[in-house]
Amino acid sequence: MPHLLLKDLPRYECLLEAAKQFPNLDPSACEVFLNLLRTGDEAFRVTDEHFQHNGLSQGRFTVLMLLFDKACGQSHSCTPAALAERSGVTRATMTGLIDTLERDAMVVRKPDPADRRMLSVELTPRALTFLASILPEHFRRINDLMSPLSETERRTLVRLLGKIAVRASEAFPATNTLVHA
Amino acid sequence: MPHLLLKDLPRYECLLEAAKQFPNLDPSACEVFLNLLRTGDEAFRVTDEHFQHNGLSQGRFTVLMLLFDKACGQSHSCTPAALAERSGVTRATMTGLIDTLERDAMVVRKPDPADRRMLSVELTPRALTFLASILPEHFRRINDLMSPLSETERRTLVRLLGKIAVRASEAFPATNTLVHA
DNA sequence: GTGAAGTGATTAGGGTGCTAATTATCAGCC
DNA sequence: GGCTGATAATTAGCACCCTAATCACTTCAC
Repeated sequence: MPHLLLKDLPRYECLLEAAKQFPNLDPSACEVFLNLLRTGDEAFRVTDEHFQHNGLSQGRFTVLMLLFDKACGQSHSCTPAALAERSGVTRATMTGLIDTLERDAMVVRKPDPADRRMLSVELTPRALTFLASILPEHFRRINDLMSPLSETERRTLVRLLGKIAVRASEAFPATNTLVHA
Repeated sequence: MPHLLLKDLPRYECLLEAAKQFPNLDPSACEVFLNLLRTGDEAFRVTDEHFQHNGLSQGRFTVLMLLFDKACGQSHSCTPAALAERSGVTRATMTGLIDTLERDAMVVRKPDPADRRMLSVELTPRALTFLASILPEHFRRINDLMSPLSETERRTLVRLLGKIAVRASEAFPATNTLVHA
C-alpha cells in the first residue's frame, strides 16, 4: 500500500518549464522531494511485498517488533496505548491491529490485575516462531537494497536525510502528537 | 496517512545489539533503510497536511496534476485506465478517486464517441482555479523543507536515492505492472 | 462516600488502497 | 450473422488509517 505517486517522475526540463508558470517552484527542491517520496515508496514496497506474502502488513509488523523488543528486554507488559504511542498511530487504529493479530493467534490480550481499564498485550509462542522465520529474509532484502551504496555513501545519505527530517519537525511539527497535560 | 513506522528510530547501538541475534542484519543498511522510510514519511506529511486542509489527498492531488498537465499540453483526453497506469494505482482505485472528485465538481466524465466502453476525464474550471490557489503554498512547503540543503547536497542526495531506486526496480521489480501482451 | 474529571479501550463512520468478480462493449473468425 | 476472447469501467468485499463519540474504570475533591 504505497503512497500514490507518479510512476514516472517528470524530467528536470519539465520542472524548469513548470517553473516559468509558478514562480514559487524551485526545480532542484522539487526534484529532491519527488525522488525522496519515490525512493521511500520503493523501499517500502520491497519489504512490504515480503510481508504480504506472509500475511503481514507494515502496521502488523511494527506492532510485532515492538512486542518482540519487549519480550527480549526486561519489561513484559505493553498496553495498547503504549504501542500506539510508539508506532505513531491512534489508539483506535491500534485496537483494530490488535484485533486482527489476536484473531490470527499472534498476540493475546490480558487484563491488568491492578487497573481494570488497562490491558497487557503479549506475543504468543506462535508469533515468536513466525518472526524468526521471516526476519532473515527481511534483513536480506534491506541489505540487497542498500548494496549499491558504500559505507561512506550510507553515512552521507543518513546525514542528508537527517537534515530534511529535522527541518520537517521544526518547520512543520506533527499535529497528531497527543498532549499529556 | 503515513506508513506506520516507529516514531523514534532505534539507536545505532541497538542495531548493533540486534545484529548479534540476527547474523543477516547489517546495521548500516538498516540505518539507511529506517531513515529513508522515516524521512520519506515526514516529507509526505508536510505536503499532505496542506492537502488535507484543502480537502485533498495525495491521490486526488496526483490525479488533478496529471489532468492539469494534459490540459496545459496538447492532448485533452485522459481515460481512467491511463490515469491509473500513470499514477500507479489500480483501475478500481481510480474509479473511486474519480467518483469523489466528480462529486466535488473537480472533474467530469465524458463518454467517448468512438468507443462506448471508454470515458474521458476532464478538469472543471473550478479545479483550475482551485489548483492555482493551492500550488504556491505547496511549492513553498517543498522549498522550505529542502532549504537546509545546498545545491551540491541536493545533487548528491538525488544521486544516492537514485542508486537505491534503481536497485529496487532491478532486484525487486514491481509486480502490479499490468502486462500488455 | 459521592460526584466530577480524567484516562484506557472500544465502537461508529468515513476515506483510500487492494483483489476478484461483473457488466458492457469491441474485434476477429467461422 | 453469431460465437469467442479481449478490454474498459465498475462493483463487492476486505484491510488499515483517521476523527469523534462512547463505555468502563480510576482518582481526586468535597
